[in-house]
Amino acid sequence: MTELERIRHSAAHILATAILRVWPEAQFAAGPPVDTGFYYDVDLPHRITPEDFARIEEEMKTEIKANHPFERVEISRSDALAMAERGELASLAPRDTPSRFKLDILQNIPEGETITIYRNGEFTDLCAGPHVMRTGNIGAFKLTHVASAYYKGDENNPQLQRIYGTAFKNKTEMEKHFTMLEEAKKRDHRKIGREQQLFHIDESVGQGLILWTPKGSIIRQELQDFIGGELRKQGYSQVFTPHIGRLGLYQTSGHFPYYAESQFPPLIDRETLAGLSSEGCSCAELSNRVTAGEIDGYLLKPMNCPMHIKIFDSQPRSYRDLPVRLAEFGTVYRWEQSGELNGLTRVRGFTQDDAHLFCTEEQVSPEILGCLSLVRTVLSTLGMTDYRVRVGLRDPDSNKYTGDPANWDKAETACREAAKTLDVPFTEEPGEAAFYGPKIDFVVKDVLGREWQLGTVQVDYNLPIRFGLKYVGSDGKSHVPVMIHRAPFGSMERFTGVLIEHFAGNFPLWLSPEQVRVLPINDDPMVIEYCDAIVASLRGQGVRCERDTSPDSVNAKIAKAEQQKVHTMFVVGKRDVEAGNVSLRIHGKGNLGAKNKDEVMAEIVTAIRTRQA
RNA sequence: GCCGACGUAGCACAGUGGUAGUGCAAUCGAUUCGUAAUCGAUAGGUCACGAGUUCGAGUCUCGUCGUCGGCUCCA
Repeated sequence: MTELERIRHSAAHILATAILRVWPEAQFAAGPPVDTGFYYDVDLPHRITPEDFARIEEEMKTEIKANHPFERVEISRSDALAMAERGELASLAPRDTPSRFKLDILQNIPEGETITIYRNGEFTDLCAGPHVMRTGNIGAFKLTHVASAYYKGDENNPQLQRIYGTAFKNKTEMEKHFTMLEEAKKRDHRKIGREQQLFHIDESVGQGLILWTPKGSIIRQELQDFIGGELRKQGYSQVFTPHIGRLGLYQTSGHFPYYAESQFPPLIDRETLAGLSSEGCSCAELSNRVTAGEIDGYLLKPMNCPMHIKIFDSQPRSYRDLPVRLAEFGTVYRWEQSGELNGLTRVRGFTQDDAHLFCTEEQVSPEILGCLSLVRTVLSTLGMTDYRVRVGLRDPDSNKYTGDPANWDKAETACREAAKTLDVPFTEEPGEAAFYGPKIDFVVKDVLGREWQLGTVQVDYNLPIRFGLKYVGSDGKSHVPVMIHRAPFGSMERFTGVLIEHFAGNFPLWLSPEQVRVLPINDDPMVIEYCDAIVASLRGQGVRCERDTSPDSVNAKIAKAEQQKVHTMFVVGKRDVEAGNVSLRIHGKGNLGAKNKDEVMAEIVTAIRTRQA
């Protein structure tokens, strides 16, 4: 534990001390340090609100001022259990009711492990430690918000109140933290998305359904063109598939009814519905019969793989054809829980930059490497270096994974070996695999520190078997191909959301919705004519360019262009016209002075074509 | 989905039971300017939606929808 973590963990104990002074009946569960501070989970009939914070913080200050030492005591299991029974753990004094969460935690500590309690002042808690020496070592703290959490993270357990706070060595450090947080919030893609009119979510359209406005659509289109070019280099074939497919397809793949609760409900045709209704079929019956496969219907596609599988399977394949790489910007729909929806990063309809590679077993490793190199090209072009790599493996204790364990072993080994070739540290995480296979994920954090999975590469021995895919090998016999699912962006929505925050809305030239704005200093016909010629020339070369036609002052025109984060500005007055120049200004870099207009335009065209950062 | 907070003009916000407000944006008019906001005027609202309490509700109560923060989930 780092010093900061010790401070925060100790602050959690002081928080509990303070809460108990006000509400002695409080029952505490867990109170660890976290990335940005600490929390303590508490069960209490009184609902703690931010209005209570001042009072709790007062009590915390008193405890810190008292400068009690944190005292570590090793005790026997039986003594600990007895203390918990008397309500003495996470408490100031013995109580009528046992410390029930502490009792539960104690019972789950393996035999033979040392059990310790920590004391500060009157407060005693079951705790492995470590802590700071004295309560006075906490230089600065603040309660931040209150939320709720299920006990042990299990939604079948009761919900506890989770009080969040943060603590630092001193006030200066804490103020720095809050300033940084304020700055981070300014980059929030939801805020920038509205300010820059990049996208819109309209409640009459539906939760989690994105309307891409013109400016956001430009960014998305540029990203698609970028990746499309890379795919051609790597020998992919573009395909298009519909947004809905018959239920049977997803029954074969295993997505229905297994994932029914995270899908939009099936579409049943009108005649079937009318027939069932005249038979007096209830909704529950209908649902059961659809699930049982007795009634056919269509599903809004939750993923693209089954359709790509059918394209692969639409003709006989030889080992000479492999690998077959089918790519599509495929839009899928998932019924995410309403509380999970978030701007562009968690939505109900999204477009994956999807592809499925069908290959022989020998081709798996090189193909995974090809996919990984694509992801890295994408991330490095965009200057995104702050990500982590996660190898998702099956959870040995779960039965949600389908297929032969031997194949799982092969697939997991392939992923692990491929991840090693990235010169980036990665973590192996059991339980993070897809139900059909292990995967390599690229994960980034948003401005609020929440992690989002972007690029992913998944190895799948199972769906080809479920769909009975085959190819003729060099031995003349039939073989089952292996499938690789991969999406370097993950989804256009989430990636764009993360990208907005990455650039704080200041996109590089090639991605900028408005690349160049020409600002005439006055409306002298000579100046306007010159400006219009520049606009026409740039547009002719595919540059997104506008002339400011407002009657505003030059200063106002510049201010507006800067606020709208227009990448490049040409300020043009009589002096420029006479010299064949433009006064170049780049967003965030200020006035760069007069330059020859043809040279500047040529530089811009090149910078766009080479996707210069 | 669960717990909590919130929902007032395009945006940011004020309005603690008694006539719906401010700034920016918008529109109109004037201004023609050399690197971050020229001046003036006008317009814009079923205070999310629905019910209730009250002589009277943006304000209090309940329900619905939505947003935000967590939790759970994320093929």
